[in-house]
Amino acid sequence: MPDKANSLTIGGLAKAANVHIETIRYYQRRRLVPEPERPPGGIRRYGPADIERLMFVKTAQQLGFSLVEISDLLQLEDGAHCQEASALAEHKLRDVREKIDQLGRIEKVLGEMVEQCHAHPYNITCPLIASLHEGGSGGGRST
Amino acid sequence: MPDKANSLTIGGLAKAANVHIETIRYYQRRRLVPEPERPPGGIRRYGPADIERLMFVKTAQQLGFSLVEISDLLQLEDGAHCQEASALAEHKLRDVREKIDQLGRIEKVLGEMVEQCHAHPYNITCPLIASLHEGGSGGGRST
DNA sequence: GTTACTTCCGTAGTCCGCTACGGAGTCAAG
DNA sequence: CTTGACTCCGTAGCGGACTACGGAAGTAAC
Repeated sequence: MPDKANSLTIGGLAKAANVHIETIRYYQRRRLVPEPERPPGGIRRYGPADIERLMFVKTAQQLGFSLVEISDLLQLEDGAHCQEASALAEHKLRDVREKIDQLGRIEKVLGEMVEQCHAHPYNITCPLIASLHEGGSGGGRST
Repeated sequence: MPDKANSLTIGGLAKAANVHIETIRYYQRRRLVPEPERPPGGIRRYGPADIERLMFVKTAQQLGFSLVEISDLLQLEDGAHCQEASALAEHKLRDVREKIDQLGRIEKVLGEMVEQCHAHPYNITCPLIASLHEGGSGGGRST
């Protein structure tokens, strides 16, 4: 069903996904991405699905997931038994929501700071640290 | 103005912030957290502000920031000149918003998956990879 | 003042995630 | 069928973020 035209060599794949060839091999060893059969003569070919998968790994990494966690996530993509899968998904969902929440706080404070700076360009400070633990998920303390 | 009662030794600080003592020292060496004066006789003391700062570093890390980036963010907290600060803040703001966006996509798909699993507990797959690059922030491809 | 626990500090080791290297095999162009 | 670019594969090295270790000095409790 996927792999319309697996025509890329590993070098082409690397360029397309904007990663190092060696990184691809490394991911293959770690089973994060599949290693296609090596045909009789000898060179593996890759397709669009492989590009996507690589880019997913990279993105997830930037979001603070380790390669192990990413491999968990990819198991969901790959289809696992529903019970384990949903337990895992629920767990990851909590992680993700917490990250979003924290990032939201940081965003708010950074945004305010930028505004303030534009409003009156003197020295100011940015209560970033405090942002991460004021009450629930939206509100504002008496500040 | 801050540091109401700097009464913790490094060990207490470590416990309070839930990090390793050695990690604190490491952060001190990297100037991520301040290293208080060592008083005449000899042992440094820490207070609430230090706990917060450490916890900020840990959280930011889980959000995918490197220690270098975190040190940037902390410069904002510490107060810098408005011009540089706001440029940096705007840049980080973009980063943060992108992260939120991507996490939002992942959240959506994970959420749907969990639902599906509850609805009919068979094997299913989870189009996680695709989630990261479908148009704006809501749409859906024809697949 | 002795004992037991910390702190201090420098240096060395570990784990993760790559990245580099070297040599043999493959393939396409001329 | 040679040449040059690329692939394959194993192993080694590197940078980031810790973590462990060891000895000297501080400090608290008896």
